[in-house]
Amino acid sequence: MLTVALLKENKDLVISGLRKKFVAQPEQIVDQVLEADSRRRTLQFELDGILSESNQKAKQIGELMKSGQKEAAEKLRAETAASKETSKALQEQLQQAESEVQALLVKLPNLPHHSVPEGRSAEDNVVVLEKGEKPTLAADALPHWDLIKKYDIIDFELGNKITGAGFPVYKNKGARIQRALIQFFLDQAVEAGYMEVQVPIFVNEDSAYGTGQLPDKDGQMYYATEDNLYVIPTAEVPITNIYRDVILKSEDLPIKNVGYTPCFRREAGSWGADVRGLNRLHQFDKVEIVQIATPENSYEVLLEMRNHIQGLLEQLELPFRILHLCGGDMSFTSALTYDFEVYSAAQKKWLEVSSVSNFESYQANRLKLRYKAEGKTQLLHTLNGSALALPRILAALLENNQSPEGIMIPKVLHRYTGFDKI
RNA sequence: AGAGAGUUGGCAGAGUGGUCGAUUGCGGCGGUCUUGAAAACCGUUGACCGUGCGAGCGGUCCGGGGGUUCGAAUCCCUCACUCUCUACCA
Repeated sequence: MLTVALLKENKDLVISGLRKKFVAQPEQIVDQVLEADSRRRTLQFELDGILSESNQKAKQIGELMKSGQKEAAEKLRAETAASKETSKALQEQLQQAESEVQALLVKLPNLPHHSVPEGRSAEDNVVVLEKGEKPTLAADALPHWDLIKKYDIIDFELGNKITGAGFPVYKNKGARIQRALIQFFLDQAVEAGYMEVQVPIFVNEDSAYGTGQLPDKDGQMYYATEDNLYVIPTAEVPITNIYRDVILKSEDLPIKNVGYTPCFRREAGSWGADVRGLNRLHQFDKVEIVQIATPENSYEVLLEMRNHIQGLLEQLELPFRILHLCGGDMSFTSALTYDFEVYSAAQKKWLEVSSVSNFESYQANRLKLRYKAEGKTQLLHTLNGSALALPRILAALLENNQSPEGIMIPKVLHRYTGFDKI
């Protein structure tokens, strides 16, 4: 969430940033926020005065009662009735103004970093790096949805039977390569200094709100009505919420956490084209890296995370490219996002396998995640990235590495899989 | 799931209607002493909102929300969570 102070002090900057993210009528919304906020301040000022008076009187009544001056106390008590009504009314108005500000702010996305390219859709994203060789496959090469049948390693029909579409069953070497990838990703992150955490995959409303899934992505998450819990769409939610309502010390920074979780997405509305096989699932596995950094070095940290992810793809010997997302294609909460895509040779398609973002203080403001510096408490910056999401990695590995002898497993995974081909 | 007991500052733990943002201890920070350290002693130690150039001043916060009262950490309602016993279970 953006801060009112930012809207007030850098109004033009905010408006042009919102425009870059294609927010409709940004100046109108900003003005509404500022109006509601100034109303809020006036009300607060009035209310404080009245409360101060009432506090004084209550004290006096107490003293008079104690010293036995009942009549004087009664007289004073009668006087309080009026101010009580006024303060109650003011309190309601104040609350109203506060929630107005809140409701408006919550609907504003984060501002894009100045380097973010202009553009409305994926076509406007800028390729910042392309690396690795696209394999030339035999004429009879199969897409992964055929390969998994041929080698009987992932069973969608079985998933349909047990749960429904988008919940596959991994079998045999399919299950084992999943486990190998998770283990490999976790080990790499731990080696890079991330602390491993294992977190709940159900979160409460406060947590879903804290990282910005609510109210923006309501309806995209599975929701357990009976207990009012959301099933996580990414480990970002529980991991980042570890630090909700926390004031960190400078020496604790940066915080580096990594966690593996299954992720659940309803993908309402997006079912249709481009969703065959492993390309889009309701449940998938992902290793997520999260960092919390000071505003001064969060962009350095973002690059460090980008390099970490790049290292994983290089070790897996997959051709990939990095995109600098344009304003229109970025997520609601992000200030700068790099997407990683791997090339899946049989589909002849780039598949998104990771997204690494700096949220600056947008999440931190909602989370009330702060630190003390030079005696002042101020908001931190949060960052996260997939390192990595499994299904599309697996799709690319299967397609790119198919051969008459079987599917060759990248060397780096052998010690995890215990086999070198499928 | 049933019965009962709880939730207070970084932690422990007092406080059952008035001067309580809250006794005290620990921890943290600063200082005295010391070659240095420990011990001892002294001081200090929350967040948020408003207002002011500023020192400051005012307001809110004792799990969340609501209520009673001139006045609530303290009484009432409600929700969440924790603990104990019973039941169940990996």
